[in-house]
Amino acid sequence: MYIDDLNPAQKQAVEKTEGPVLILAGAGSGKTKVLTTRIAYLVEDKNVNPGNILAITFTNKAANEMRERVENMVGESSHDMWISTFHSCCVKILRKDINKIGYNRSFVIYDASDQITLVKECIKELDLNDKKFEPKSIISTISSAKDKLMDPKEFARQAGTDFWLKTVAEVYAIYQERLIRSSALDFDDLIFKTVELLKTNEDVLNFYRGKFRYIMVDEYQDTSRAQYELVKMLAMGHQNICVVGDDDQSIYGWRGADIRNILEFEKDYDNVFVVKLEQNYRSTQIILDTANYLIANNTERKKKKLWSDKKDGKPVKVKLLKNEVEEANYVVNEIYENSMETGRNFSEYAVLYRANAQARAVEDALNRFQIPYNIYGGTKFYERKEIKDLIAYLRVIVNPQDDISVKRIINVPRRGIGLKTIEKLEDRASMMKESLYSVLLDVDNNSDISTKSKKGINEFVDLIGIFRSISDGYPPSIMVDKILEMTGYLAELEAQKLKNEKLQNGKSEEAQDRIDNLQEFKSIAIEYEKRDDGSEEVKNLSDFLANISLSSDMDDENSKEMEKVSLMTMHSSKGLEFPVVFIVGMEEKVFPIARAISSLNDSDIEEERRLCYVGITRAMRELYLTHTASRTLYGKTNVNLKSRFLKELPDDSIEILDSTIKPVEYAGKDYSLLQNYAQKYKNSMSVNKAKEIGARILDNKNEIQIDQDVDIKRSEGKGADSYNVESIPKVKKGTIINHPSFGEGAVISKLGGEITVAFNKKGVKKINLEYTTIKVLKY
DNA sequence: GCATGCTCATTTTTT
DNA sequence: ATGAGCATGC
Repeated sequence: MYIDDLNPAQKQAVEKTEGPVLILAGAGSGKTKVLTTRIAYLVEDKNVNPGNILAITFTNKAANEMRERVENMVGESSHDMWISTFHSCCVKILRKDINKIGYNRSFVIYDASDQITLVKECIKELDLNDKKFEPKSIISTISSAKDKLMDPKEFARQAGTDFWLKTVAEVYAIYQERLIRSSALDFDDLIFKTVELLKTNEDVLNFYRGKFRYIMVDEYQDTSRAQYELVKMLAMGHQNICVVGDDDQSIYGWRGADIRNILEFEKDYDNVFVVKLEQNYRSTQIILDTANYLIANNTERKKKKLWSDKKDGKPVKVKLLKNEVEEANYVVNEIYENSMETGRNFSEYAVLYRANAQARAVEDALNRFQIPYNIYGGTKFYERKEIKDLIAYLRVIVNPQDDISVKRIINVPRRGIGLKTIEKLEDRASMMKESLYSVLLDVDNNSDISTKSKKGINEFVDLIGIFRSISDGYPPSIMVDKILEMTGYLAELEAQKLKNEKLQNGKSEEAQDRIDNLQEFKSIAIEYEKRDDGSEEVKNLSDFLANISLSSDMDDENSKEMEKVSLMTMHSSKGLEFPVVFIVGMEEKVFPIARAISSLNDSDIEEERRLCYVGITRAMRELYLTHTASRTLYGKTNVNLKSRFLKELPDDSIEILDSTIKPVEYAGKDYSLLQNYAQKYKNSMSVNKAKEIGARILDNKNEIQIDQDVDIKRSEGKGADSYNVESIPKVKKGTIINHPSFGEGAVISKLGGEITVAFNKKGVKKINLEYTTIKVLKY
């Protein structure tokens, strides 16, 4: 039986099936194994009806993995369980009963960009100063209100006299009204409205309370107030609630996760059985020591200490490089050499960073070395223009009340309907409190609209009408075909492709990419139609749409199989593991990020520290932490101090590698190394490629030589890690410098970290050297 | 109605 | 550095 594979703590967690259970599962402690075994145990040993089991995760990936593992243990009966994410669980509940709280059951789900569009319209409607009221911050405010189950009224009440909050409350009210009118829910609504449904409909609540007799929640430290409330409502009564989480890995506070949910679980439920899973099966002890020592600096946490029986292990390597280019070269060079020595596959390496913008340098280096990689994050497939257009068509077919989508496609491809016309139509719609589409249907009786526009509008309405009339009879993939053909969307792309081919302006590829993406979308639809997820449900368009709204690129299984190095943020790395991990950018203002440092709230630094903990605990056997003397990020060059987190690591588990910065030599060495690689590398790059790479490195070298004049050196008197402005003592009155944006100029005076410079073109300016890297042209 | 240039901000992100 | 959003001009 599976249970025999478990360690004592894991076994306890599995066998305690009744009553509230809190499993504090450290990184790599086998929590998925515990959860899946627990489910199998419930069914096979406790004879629990599979239909009585609800297991909730945060990501599709986690849900899929769990579903698969449970199915392997208990077979087909797993199909009767609900193993899903919070959001898709809520969609299922809402599809059935949302009409009881005044929504249409064929609602659509608005994503982040739909939210922005909608909020912008609200801002316009209220005629607000959009400098002061940015859509983004309004949305995040509304979102966090919803996470706390605050409706517009409650929000307004709590806003009190604060002008900004009061105004946001107005926006929130209109925003919510518009969502309802469009039969649309945003992601936060999925949870919020489910709670509302259960709160206001006792029969529905009782149905699900009766159904879900055993509830398990994964990643409990990431739950929001609303999710907490939802779980609590369902678990009230039988109290068979088992939550699994790790407060040390709570890294989503900024998006509404409330760490108190896990810290106070024992207060919220009676007689909680607490299990700590502290044996780690992933990493060497030395890596765990490093992680434990770091995280001990946090105050708000449940004490636990990970241990491993992998007593061997290499120390964690810490390396200082000159700048992000050198850093990336170093990392990639190490990956290359390590793979040569150990025979490891490239997929066994990961490079982690704090912000996506840091990926560029690493990518460049990997390209130079011709090492294949996968980068996570960046433009998402479903956010591409052509895909959004297509989805908008599908949504309008399901739900013509969806104004945002109607507006998106009413003139795509062009039907001669201009902005002015759309404005008129919108005004009419809001005046009559009707949907845009119903105004379109009635356009012939609208004297404001020109004949030309009317023609276009009728064309559009007729098309949608046809699509709607046939959509019940065809699967989503066929509807995709029909849309692309009948609207002329595909034809337009083909025409663009041809036109640009003739012009040879390189844009024909773009059109072809779009066509390929649309094809890819169709494949996704076909795959969805073929999918056997155990449910008997008909694969209709609205379920398909919900499905894609709730899934992301990260769920794609195909991409990770390849022999590629992984590049991702530490956030995205949660839940993953790699034999060799590099964390780059271990510098103040990069990691911890500047905003956390300047934040008045200590908890922001603690969250950064937890993120660092997550990063470190991804590593199975080898871990590298790198930092640089100077870094260009967001177009600005900064001289950063070494991250405080590096100083919080235990001396005896880290090895500080030789860090003398000798950039020119380094580049020279690199060049020779690369020539070697050209001969050694198994993909055997061509002679020309090797030459090209050599040339680029030489270019680099030139840059470095110029850079070197800036003379960033360790300032001897100030301890080993200061690289600040005082280390540029040579800059004095009369020094000719080059500023990245002001150009050339002569230094007039110098006071501490600030110099006054007369620029040739921009006049006299004061430059704070703490924030700017200048190049010295002549002393 | 569309292309082109300028200004601006810029964490993390799943659902 | 870069891309998105917006204003301007054809």
